[in-house]
Amino acid sequence: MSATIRDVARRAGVSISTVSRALNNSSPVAEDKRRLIYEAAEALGYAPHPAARSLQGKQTGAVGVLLPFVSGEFFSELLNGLDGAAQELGLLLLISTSHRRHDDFRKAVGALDKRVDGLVVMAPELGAAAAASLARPGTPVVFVNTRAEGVAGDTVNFDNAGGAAALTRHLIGLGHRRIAHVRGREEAWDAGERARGYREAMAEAGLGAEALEIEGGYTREAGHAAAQTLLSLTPRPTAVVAANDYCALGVMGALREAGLSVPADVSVCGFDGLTSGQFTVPTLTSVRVPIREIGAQAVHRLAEQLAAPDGEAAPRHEVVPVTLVARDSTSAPPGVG
Amino acid sequence: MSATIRDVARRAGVSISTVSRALNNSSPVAEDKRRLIYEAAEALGYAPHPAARSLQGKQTGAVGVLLPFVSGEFFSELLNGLDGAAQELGLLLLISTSHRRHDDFRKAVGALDKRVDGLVVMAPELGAAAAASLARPGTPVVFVNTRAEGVAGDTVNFDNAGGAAALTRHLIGLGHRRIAHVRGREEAWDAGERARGYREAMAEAGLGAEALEIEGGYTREAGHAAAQTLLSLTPRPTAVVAANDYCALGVMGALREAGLSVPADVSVCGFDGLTSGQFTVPTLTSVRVPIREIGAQAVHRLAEQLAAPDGEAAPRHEVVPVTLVARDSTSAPPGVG
DNA sequence: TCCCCTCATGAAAAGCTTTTCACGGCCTAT
DNA sequence: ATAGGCCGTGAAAAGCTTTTCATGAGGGGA
Repeated sequence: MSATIRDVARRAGVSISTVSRALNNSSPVAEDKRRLIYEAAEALGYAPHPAARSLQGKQTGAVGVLLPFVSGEFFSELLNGLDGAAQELGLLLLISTSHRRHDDFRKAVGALDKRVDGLVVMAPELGAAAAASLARPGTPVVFVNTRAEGVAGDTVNFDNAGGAAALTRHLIGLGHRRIAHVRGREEAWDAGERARGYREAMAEAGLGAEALEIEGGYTREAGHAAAQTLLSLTPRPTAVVAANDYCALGVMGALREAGLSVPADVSVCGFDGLTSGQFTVPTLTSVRVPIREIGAQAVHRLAEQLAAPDGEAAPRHEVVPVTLVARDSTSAPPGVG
Repeated sequence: MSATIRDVARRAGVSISTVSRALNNSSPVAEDKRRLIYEAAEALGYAPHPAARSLQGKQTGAVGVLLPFVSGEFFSELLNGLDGAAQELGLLLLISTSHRRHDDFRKAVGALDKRVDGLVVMAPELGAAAAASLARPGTPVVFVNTRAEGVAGDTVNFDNAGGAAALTRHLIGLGHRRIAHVRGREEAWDAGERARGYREAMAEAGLGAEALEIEGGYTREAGHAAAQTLLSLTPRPTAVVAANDYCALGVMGALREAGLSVPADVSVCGFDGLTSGQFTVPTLTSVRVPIREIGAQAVHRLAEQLAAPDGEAAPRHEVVPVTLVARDSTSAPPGVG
């Protein structure tokens, strides 16, 4: 059995109230007793029981993280950011994944209830409005890459539309006109934003009529499948803006299998700017998203909310800029330059 | 404020003891009251306060996960396995990473103390003996990919040595004799095992004198750097067993930059069998490790320990087999076949 | 010199659950 | 018919902390 506050009190010859006060600095304690108490606590290896503390109404010292799924680099980077910030702030991370459907999500929120001081939620497919209705009112929440207008809770998003637009403009600048977009799932807000950015950039260049969206997804398999549709088109697009890097990899694989060369025959670009993209052949043009920083930022935001004097500060909505990284998978279209 | 057991008791017209008994099935309750209690609990949306429960001495319903770091597919797969099993069993996952050094690890264990019912620990660099000394005695632990002889706690490892040996034999079978091994960090137990497997396979084929180990690591960068050493050798090895898939990718990149072709000039193989390996050019020969299953298995093992009647069952040490996956990055050496 | 105020401290309550203990009622067996 | 046993139930304790309330002593001002 580990030591309790009673043991410390007994050893230091004071009451438990005094021990609590000394250890938490919650009200002044005579210097000599304070030293005695610290020594006793040290000697006994005393650490307050987290359950007792949180039962009493104090904070739990943990934050819940809800993710739709976990796969690949994107999430390991995000987790790195979350965990780094959490350790920095002395918080624990309670992670629950695979929540795409409403009821799964609700169940997960229920399981986390009273165990965490706040939530970091990434739920592009559910949307913040729905998500917010699930958390008990008053629970501090930070949404990541999730639409969250009119919701009590901060958001840390990145510029999905702007990134897709930048990629599209990059391709247009290289001389492409028939540019297709393999988009992410219909339900996902971020995928919709990227599609919007693509459309806007096309329209802005007077290519609105050329715009072509193909249903795809965020996985290599989805990209591979979508590329089949792409290959069946005449005239074939000369460039593809893929939903994300993994999708782009799938597209490139399918093109290669079809005997086409990237970028000589078709230019391909991704989204997210994963490290992988530097090591593919050809290296992948993409949009770098500072995923790790976003994760860290989300936790810091949550910590600010927790520290705030309960009065609800206005929710802060942050949009992190992304940067175009032009690499070898994009070039001028065949027959140009 | 959410409902407490008192509210349920009041509403159902019984005492809190009876409510607790009915809801936990801990002792028989008259059928009519039971129904009343369930209805009241449902109506009030009652859920027992986890802190009160765990304070009382009951379980916390959470498991702690300690990882050395988080990067890439390996960890997202592991996390998938852990989380899937945890949800299946109604457990929560408390995750803490970046623990390579002893004191970091100890601090993390301390932070998790009393918050979790058990630990899943992956600490190939620390070793179980050290790790075990840190957890309070009696804490159920399952070690993953960690040496854990003579330690109270199950282990779920995979066959590091066997996998490396299989890869080496595969290369020998193709006709290679000068086979190098870019090994993982000295401190890491799993890297040592892989090196051992490599050495044994070489010795077994009478090639002990040819064995050549180069210090590397588990990252692309480490592989890239190690390849420089490799390239400076005369005669140059015709094949490389890399520490893992990422390392292999780094090696391949460096070889390509040096104007060499894989596998025509040099054969390269990895370890882990990540999905990425199917999409590289050339596709990567590797050893498939069922990472997700290992994660799930670890949680299940932990759950078994938690359910066990406290009397310590003998620790179970499991070694999951791995399977060679021969793809395009390995072929006969130049000048043969 | 006396009173009031402040400051440090201890006792006790609150927070919520599970579990032990005690008790009354009913059934069964002698 | 009565005693013993079992079953369902309520009261109360335990688990550990923080915080409020009360109290005592000491110091400063009138």
